[in-house]
Amino acid sequence: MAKQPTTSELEILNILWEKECATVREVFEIISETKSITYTTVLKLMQIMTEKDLVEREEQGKAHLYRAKIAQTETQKGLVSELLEKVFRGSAMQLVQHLLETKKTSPQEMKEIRKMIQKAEKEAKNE
Amino acid sequence: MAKQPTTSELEILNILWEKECATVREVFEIISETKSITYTTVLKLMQIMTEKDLVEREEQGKAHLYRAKIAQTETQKGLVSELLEKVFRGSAMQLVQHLLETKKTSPQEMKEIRKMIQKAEKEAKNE
DNA sequence: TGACATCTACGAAGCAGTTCGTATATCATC
DNA sequence: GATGATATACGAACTGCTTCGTAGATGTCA
Repeated sequence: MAKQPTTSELEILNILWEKECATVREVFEIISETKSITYTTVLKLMQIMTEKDLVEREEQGKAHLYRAKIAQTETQKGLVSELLEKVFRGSAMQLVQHLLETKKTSPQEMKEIRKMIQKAEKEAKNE
Repeated sequence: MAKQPTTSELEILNILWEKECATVREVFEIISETKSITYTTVLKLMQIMTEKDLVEREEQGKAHLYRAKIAQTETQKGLVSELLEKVFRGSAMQLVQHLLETKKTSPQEMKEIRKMIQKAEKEAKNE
């Protein structure tokens, strides 16, 4: 399995996944709304991420345009299964249980989760 | 929120939670079944964990007896909500969805998860 | 009591992630 | 073409985690 991105990298990836592509300045603007950080720090992070092949960049004019190179879904799956193993030793049920207790999950959301599971159960039967 | 334990610390905590209490040697024996590591490394980790107040120790005779000082449930909850925020921006549904896709969740386990959610839904109604 | 096994204490190295300062390149525009 | 704003490149410091070697304390038993 591929190595998981760090916390800072994930923060940047989240922005890139949402915006499709972005310059360092754009990423910097968004992050600095919630966090004190300098422009060059974000730049350096994104340069390192380029080396690691987490993102790719296109050199258009002065500023480079960055794009995520790893898929959001795959990354999320990887992080979930890591947590599942490390913290719950593989017990998906325990994970969900804590999830429901932790967050004040809205009734609406709960309903959706239940539907999703019922759908998954049905599909499992038909295979 | 309290700082989350690191990966190595969690590995040790899992053992202490299961065994109630243990010496460094016992922890070392268990970890070294699956991983190449020296005795003093485990010792050092557990000493640091003592400083951090993650575990406490009782000095009985030569070897110290260690015990987890933080609760398993609380730690698990903390780690889940951290993941929920960082990776899914708070969407519990997305997390569960990836969970079901990632792991080949057994039909039995799926059924249990569904029951758990239905129970949670019922309880939410009665409040 | 002396030798040996086993324990704790502790310093230090190595590595990865994060942060920032400074140097240098590039572009627009006057 | 000089100036200023804005970009990238890069080195370096700092921190925290992990790992291990060595030194010294402690208990056991012949």
